[in-house]
Amino acid sequence: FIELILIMSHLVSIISIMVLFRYTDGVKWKFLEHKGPVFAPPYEPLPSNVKFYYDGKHMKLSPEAEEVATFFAKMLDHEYTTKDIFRKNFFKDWRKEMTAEEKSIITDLKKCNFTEMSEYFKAQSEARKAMTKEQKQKIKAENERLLQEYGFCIMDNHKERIANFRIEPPGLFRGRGDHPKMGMLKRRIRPQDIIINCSKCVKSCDVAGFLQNQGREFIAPAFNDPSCVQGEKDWQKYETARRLKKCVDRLRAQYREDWKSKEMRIRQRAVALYFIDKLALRAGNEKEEGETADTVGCCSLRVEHLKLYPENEGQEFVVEFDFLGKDSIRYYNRVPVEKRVFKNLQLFMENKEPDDDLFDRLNTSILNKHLQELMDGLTAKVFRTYNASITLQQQLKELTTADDNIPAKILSYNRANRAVAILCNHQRAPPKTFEKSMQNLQAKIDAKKDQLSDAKRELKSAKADAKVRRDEKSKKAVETKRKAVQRIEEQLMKLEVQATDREENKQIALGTSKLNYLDPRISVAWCKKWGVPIEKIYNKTQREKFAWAIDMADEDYEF
DNA sequence: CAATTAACTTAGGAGTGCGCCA
DNA sequence: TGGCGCACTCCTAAGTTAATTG
Repeated sequence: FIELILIMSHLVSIISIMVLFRYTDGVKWKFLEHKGPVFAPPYEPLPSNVKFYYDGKHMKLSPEAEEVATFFAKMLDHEYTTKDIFRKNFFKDWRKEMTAEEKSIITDLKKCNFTEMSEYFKAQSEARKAMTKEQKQKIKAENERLLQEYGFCIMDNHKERIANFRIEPPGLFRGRGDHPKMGMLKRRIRPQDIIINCSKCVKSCDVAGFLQNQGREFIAPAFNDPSCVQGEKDWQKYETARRLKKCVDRLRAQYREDWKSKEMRIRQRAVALYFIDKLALRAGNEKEEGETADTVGCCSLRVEHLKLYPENEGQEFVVEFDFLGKDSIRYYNRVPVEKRVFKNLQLFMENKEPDDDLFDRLNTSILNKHLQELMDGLTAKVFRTYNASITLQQQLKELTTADDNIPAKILSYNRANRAVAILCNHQRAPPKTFEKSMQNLQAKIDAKKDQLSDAKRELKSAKADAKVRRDEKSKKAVETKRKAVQRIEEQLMKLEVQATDREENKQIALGTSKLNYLDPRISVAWCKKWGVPIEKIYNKTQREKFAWAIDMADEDYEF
């Protein structure tokens, strides 16, 4: 069953090999070889003129302590280096890397002066930018060589790309949101830290397991599935969502019935499921306190995360959600719900403290077990996929106008995509240059408008001219001017569409839903139906990822 | 049944490199 | 031709799910 290949490399002392045989049940391959991960470049000590000062006095740090100090120095411009937790965590871990002497001297982070280091790194980055073309080429070529050597594996008889074959370089952990571990040291990973995880191994690799880094598993280089396998999985995901489509009415009827159940746990389950379905909330696993940022999903919602309004702005039974979800992105929404849901929520919240669980008789495992019974392969996240894809399809139907030109059709597509992103709460920070680039675009529009009125004036006079002269030449001139006007009108329209699109997209991230939630066949079909080139919707990487869909969907495809 | 954890999937932001425009 | 903004790629964090363990 198992074939083993060990490839030695001059760079690393151990080469990881993963050989698993799982052909029968979702088996992907039975022979695999790869060259192991690429380690972070070794630490280069600072030149002696770049100094560190403690309490105003120059101090030469040991290489170990110096390296960690540089991590902090590189972050000096970030606001989080001023945060107490960040500083506390950093200082604690930094001290662990110090010599006994350094430890005895350096006792207060406030007395540390990293500015020379910081300046040095800024200068370095400037220098990098100022490199000549040849130097840049050289670096690029070296990266390419590394990619060729380590970025691929042999899987059965095919050469396949590997994802993250580079080991994370050491640095300071910066979690998202209010993370209790921010500022902690992420150690450098050395070859001897690598433990090979394989089912059966030869000589040098006899231990199975994973090494730990910063409380979180370091995952040995994972392989990109061959694109056909990746596509297969993707396809399956959307097929499951389509099966949900077939029975979603039944499930909805079911959970509405369950709102009336005598059993509290059933009612909680049913209300949670309603939220997951209606609002595309995530499942919401419970998390260990103090280990991660305080974020929640559906099952882990707390009383403090919602407010109930029997009446609000003319609507009955309004629920206001306000909580931090994945990546500490705020979810804020005010939605009217059915009376039964509202009454249930009142009950769930009765006699509870703000930090008590809303669904105290429910967790993701209970919920998913229930879903599994309702439909094979159904889990909470299938609802997100289903609702995202069905929304795209509906919105495309609604928003696309047959005689719109291509840019207008693409605007419609983006708007449909946007509706999904809003549903899934995919947000982004407004780009730093947003205001400026908006102004620039507006200036372009104004210029184009001027150009248009000029062109119109010229057309008018050409017409007048032609009326008097009545010769071929002046007739032709009218035609030319007419075409010019038309062209400028189109250009103007394109710019205006662009402006609308960009404005509406200010705080919304479209990429996540496009990549992970939207059945690509919907988009492919839409492109085919309206003659929009697929390149306008998917870039090169995306076209590769969705090759399976581009191949198989025709214009009548229905999700 | 709860805790642990492997495996997989989804997420936003930083950095950069490339195309477009003046 | 050079500067600038934007799209894309990479990075790594942070979810979900299911299997295992005791």
